[in-house]
Amino acid sequence: MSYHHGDLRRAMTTAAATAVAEQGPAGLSLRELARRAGVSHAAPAHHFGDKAGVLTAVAADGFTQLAVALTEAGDDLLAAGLAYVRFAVDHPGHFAVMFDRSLLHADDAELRTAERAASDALAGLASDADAARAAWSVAHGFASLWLSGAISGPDVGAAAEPVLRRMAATP
Amino acid sequence: MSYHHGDLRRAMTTAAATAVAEQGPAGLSLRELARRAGVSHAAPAHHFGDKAGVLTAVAADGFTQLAVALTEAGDDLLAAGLAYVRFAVDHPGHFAVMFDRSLLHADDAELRTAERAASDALAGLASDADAARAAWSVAHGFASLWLSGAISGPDVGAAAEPVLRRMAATP
DNA sequence: TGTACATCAGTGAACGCGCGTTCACTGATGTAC
DNA sequence: TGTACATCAGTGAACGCGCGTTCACTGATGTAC
Repeated sequence: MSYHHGDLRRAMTTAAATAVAEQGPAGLSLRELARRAGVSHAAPAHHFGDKAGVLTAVAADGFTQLAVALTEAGDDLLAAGLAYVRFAVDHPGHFAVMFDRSLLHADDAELRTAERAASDALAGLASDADAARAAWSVAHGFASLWLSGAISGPDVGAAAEPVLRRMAATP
Repeated sequence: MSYHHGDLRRAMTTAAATAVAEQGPAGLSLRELARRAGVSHAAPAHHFGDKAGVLTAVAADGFTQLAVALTEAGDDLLAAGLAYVRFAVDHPGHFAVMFDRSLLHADDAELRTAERAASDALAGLASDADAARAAWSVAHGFASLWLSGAISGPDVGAAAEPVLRRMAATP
């Protein structure tokens, strides 16, 4: 590996997401992150300023990916709900960080843009605001409960589908 | 204040819940907790062993209170949903800790008993497992999104009611 | 009623550790001439 | 094509700090006699 890593920023957000998924946001230190990314202990601060800076970048990545996943579901509310749950389960590190403002620089421009993209994708799915909130709540709640172990089973999709269907079916 | 506090254990769980509500579980240290409770820095460890021990006690308190709130709602699913959301919003410190197993001693006897009580109260509300999961998911999701600031408004109850109603109405 | 003693909740000094931050530095890359 | 220089990503030693843990202790309470 050369002196200049080349894509260290990405390497560090990836390492951060993994670390958060394993130990929660509490456990993450800049020095541990540096160790995971195989880089000097001062490098993360050099790129991101502080821990909130790292997690803000992770959250922004997360919202961007979530927006893509929701958009791909078209206007099928059930498919979008399943995509939401699957995103959370497949990217637990991102998900853990995205909705915890106390960990983030909430006014970061990149983060706000990504949030907006996800929020627009979500709003486009339902006819009125309460329907959108209801769909969002079930998907978000199911994903959270699944990730915490409060709801479990052999397959997320199979467990989520009948639950989400109850909401998608409601006019 | 005498040498023996008398109810220091309760004073510390209360202080812990407040601290978690303010700064998240990540920010809590045993020493800070001791400062908040007005007690020597070694006292929390004396009572609880470690940080997870403190948070386990907080979570157990939370599940017990949640079970009471749900039971009081009788078999009215909408009322139970509103009670769930209100519990989360009124006790954000407890709520933040209750569903994060990485922070807790998951096999603590007191915790398991309290979890069981809440889980029983919840299961008693709905006719089948998927209906219970759906109701739980909406309430949990709405509460989480409200607490994170992703959904906001002048009044939680007014915002939650139409959302929860969509689920309660579904057969 | 009084004395002696066991118990245990809470203290406070001391420790070693991982942390974030600072700062002078190194060396790879790109650009000007 | 070759040389000089600016830039900036990343380094590594040093620092002070808050943390959890240990441990000998203090003093309030309850009980035995």
